[in-house]
Amino acid sequence: MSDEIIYKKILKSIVEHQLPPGSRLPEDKLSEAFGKSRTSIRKVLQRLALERIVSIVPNKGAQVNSPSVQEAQEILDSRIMLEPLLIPEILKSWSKRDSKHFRDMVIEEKEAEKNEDQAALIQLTAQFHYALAELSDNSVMAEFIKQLCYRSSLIIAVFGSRHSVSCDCGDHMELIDLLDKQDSVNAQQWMEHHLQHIKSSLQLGISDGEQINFQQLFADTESR
Amino acid sequence: MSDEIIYKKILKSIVEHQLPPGSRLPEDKLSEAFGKSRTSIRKVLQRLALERIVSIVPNKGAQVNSPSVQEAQEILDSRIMLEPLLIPEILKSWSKRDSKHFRDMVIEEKEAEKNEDQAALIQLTAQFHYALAELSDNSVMAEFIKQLCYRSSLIIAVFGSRHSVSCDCGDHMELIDLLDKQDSVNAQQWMEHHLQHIKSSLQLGISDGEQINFQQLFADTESR
DNA sequence: ATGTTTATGATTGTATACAATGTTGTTTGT
DNA sequence: ACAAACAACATTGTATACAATCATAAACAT
Repeated sequence: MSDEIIYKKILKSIVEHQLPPGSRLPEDKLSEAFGKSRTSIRKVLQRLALERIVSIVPNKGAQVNSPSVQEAQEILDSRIMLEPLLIPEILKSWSKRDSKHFRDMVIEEKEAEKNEDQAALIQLTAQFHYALAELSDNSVMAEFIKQLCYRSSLIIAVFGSRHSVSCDCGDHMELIDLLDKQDSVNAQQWMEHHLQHIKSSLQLGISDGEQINFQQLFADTESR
Repeated sequence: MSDEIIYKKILKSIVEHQLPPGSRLPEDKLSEAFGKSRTSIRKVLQRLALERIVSIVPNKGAQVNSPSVQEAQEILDSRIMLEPLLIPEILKSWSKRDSKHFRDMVIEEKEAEKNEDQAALIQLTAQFHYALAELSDNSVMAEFIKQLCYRSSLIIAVFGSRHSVSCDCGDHMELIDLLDKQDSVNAQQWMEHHLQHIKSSLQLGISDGEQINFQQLFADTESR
């Protein structure tokens, strides 16, 4: 099994919340699981670390990154800035064929939603966004958006409310309708609102695991 | 010497055109030069590859990436899209202190220009741009811009005209003046024009080594 | 001579051994 | 009983050995 495949498998498991944020990723366990040496695993983990999907603490190893509140905000803000910006580029080459392709994708989303297949749903909603970005003729931007989508999946895992996964996606079909009408302005607006909605649905008040204040948490205030 | 330092040294040499695009980067030579094992060097090279500063061809090794025409366009287009977008964010916290800091930086640029210190000039003009981006309160975007600046340095090495390095920078001081006046609109426009100017000063007509049309190149049209 | 095959050298790819580090659990002394 | 020191374990960091691969050059046959 090539490194690329191992990379994709681990990434998929993380994005689909099979390996939730905070999960430790010990080299020898993975090495055993994939039947490859630690060297190959290390390479994959280091790549994931550069992409901020996992975080590597020196001499302590890798774990699935659990984004801070600030990181979550920055990523969502970036997407709110960028994704609407790409709409005009996408419209330049928007075709019936694209329309069909994306409509099929949304149908898949709906099926996953119906079957309560969380993993597939998360994957598909992320894919919807970055596949759209890939239609722009700027692959540099598309790559960046793709990364932000993957990282967003971690954000949802940490800060998403119970049902946020299915709620968040809204109805991507509406966007396709606007794109079919070549309605750039409204499509941009739709995208911005959509992402803003996702951002506001996050429970960013909750502190993440890395900086829990135990003193405060267990302060004996007569309660118990 | 830590991996991080090795990374920075190699990156610096590349950005400053001491290692021009196409330069091979053999692991054992670097290993010898830095007094570390190939393992550490590999790690650094792989990081640089993910950042698209070097390209690794399987079983052939690493070399300094030489961007294609398309890559060059995409990167410049991305910068033209993004950097003006960050100006309003930057202005939110723009202070006298920042102003001073960036004015000093421009003075350094001018000195490097006067001394014909190409390496320093390239480094400083790139730094001007990404240091500005770092003033926005979005480090995710800032990181991305930083990468684009480094990659732009490769683009200049391949497609820049003889004197483009000193011409390209235009006069960054003008931007600072606009920022001091909190003139967001004109600062954005200045930035867009500035980057557009850099893009148009590139000789993107020159085909890169990978796709030279020999038929056309050696077409015997009586000339010679 | 030209084209194919074979050998050689240089370089990367992978696995593994050993050193270094951090954590946990136990012992020891007060 | 408590705190500090120590020992044992688990895990990562680094170097190195060997295998696999590619490019170049030489040898050979046509």
